[in-house]
Amino acid sequence: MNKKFPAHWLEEIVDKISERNVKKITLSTGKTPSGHIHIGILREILICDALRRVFESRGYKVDSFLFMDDLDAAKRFPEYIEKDFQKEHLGKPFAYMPCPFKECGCESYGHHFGYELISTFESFGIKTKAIWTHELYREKKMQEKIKIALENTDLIKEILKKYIIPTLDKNKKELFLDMLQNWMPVMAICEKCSKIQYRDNDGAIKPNRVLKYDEKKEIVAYKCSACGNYNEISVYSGILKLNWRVDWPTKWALFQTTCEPAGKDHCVKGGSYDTGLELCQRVFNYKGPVKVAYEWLRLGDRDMKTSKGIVFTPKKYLEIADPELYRMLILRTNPMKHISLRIEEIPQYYDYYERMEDIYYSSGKIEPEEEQEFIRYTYPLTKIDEFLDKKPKRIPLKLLIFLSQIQNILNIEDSYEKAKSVTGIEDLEKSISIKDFGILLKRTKKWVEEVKKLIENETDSQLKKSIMQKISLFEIPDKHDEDILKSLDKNQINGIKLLRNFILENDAVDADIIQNKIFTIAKEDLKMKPKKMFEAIYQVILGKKHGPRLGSFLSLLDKNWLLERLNLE
RNA sequence: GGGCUAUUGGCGCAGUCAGGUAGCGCAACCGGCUCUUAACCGGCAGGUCGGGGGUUCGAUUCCCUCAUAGCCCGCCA
Repeated sequence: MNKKFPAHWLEEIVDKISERNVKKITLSTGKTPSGHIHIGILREILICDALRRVFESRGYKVDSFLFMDDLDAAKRFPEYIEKDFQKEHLGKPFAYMPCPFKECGCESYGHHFGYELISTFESFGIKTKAIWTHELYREKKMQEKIKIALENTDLIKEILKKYIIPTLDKNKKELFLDMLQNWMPVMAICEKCSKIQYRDNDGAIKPNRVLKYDEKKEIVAYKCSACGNYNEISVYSGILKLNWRVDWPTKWALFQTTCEPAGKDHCVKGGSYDTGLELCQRVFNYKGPVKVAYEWLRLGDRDMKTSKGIVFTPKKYLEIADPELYRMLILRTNPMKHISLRIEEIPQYYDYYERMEDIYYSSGKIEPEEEQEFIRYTYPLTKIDEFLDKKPKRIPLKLLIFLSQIQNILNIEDSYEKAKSVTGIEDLEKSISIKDFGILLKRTKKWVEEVKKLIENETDSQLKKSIMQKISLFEIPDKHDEDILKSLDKNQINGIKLLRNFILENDAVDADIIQNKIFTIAKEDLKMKPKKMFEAIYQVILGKKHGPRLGSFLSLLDKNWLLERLNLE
């Protein structure tokens, strides 16, 4: 008998989780809010969200958490943060410094950027609960774990050595062993200056590591490496923080995490995921989560780097494209593969998505069986809201691109009517309200602007050309350009006059009829080359010699506006 | 040094895990709508699937090896 292979890579993870035979599934993800959080993080969050949906549909109770690690120290800041602010707050946890934008008035730096991400979840159809690390560390249950870690310092050291030493060369190995001598897994946030670490003049980072631990009194001593403050404080003081490699498994144990995806940097041999799992098992007596490694998401051909200002946030994405497309992009791609998010390829994503819908809603078996199964599995997971019995009605993206570029001369209501007549969807209101349509147009317009920027910044002329060929870009200037009008010859001006009269005399004008009329005017009435006639019309409307196919273009424009524009008197 | 991924027509990518006639989009080319065009439509063409070896009746797919590119292993996911 043939073994049944899963239709989708997600199902392999599902199997691993199911094998654990637990009643309640806990999924988690984490991120440090050190600046604008870019869209790459949604890869792990969406993998979890898809898992959540699968397990919920099978009757499991599922908890999904996002740990917002705002107790991590600021080692450096992104360039868009003011220098004075950087100087003042370097070394503090992100929860302990104010919002860097004065007018904003939110409660902390960490909150500002963390919330920027969290606020997009609803639009992406993500259901997860944010847990702010600074709040978690104030809870007794977390503080109990800190105690356990302190009591197991030697065991923790042993495990860290086991994993980390093989990855180090001789020099680094000595430094590492030296560092471990007086090492403890806990750091303190200074009561005086709020810093948790200090960057020395030589660039070395010195954390406020706990110096000693009195198990009976449950007290630790620390000395702030930034301001020199020394104190002995309770394990329950709420200003202690576990070292990163220990912090992670502690959360796993505390929340009994069943599965947590992690970027490939953490998943490398000897990395924090491996040490975390063993720490979790031996120190906290919990098996640890199912490990899911994933590759970076890149923006075009570049890595997104907060420090280099290549930041593309989920919020920004929502301004220009459909969140379902993003879910699709993540969920169709095996987690270990690179994804290059290309703004200019959004029409292709759109095409693929429509194809998915076609296959999902078709009963026939035209496609290979595997592909059908894959799509039947994936498509519902990409939806933001519940999905329909019938294939949803869509306005072709090309039409939206077109309409979005003539918004300065055609209002929303008329655009809506045009869309209705062009697509032939009579009951458009049922699936896309005029309000939704407005949102679609606005989003498309933003996208068009982004693509224009991309083209401007592209230095490779070949690439530039190929992007331009894919997308019909134009702009309708508010007024005639006087120089252009002067450049037109008598024939061209007469031609436009004749065309204008034709439009004036005919009520509803069909795209093909207009197209034909232009040729007739040029060839028969005026004995000129049609090309000259076309150019003249483009010049008057767009200020350029080229543009979209004229018949359909003119028929989409508002008649009164067109008559006014063609009036050269 | 260790690891991950990629290499498929001009360009961007599917397909590879589960071996059995190589796909999509764009571009190109030809044609249609009395019409050079970019909301169109139809058609045609284009690839020894990075190189080499192996397994197999059969390999883009599995194994080995080499090459090239990108990334990770310093708290950027």
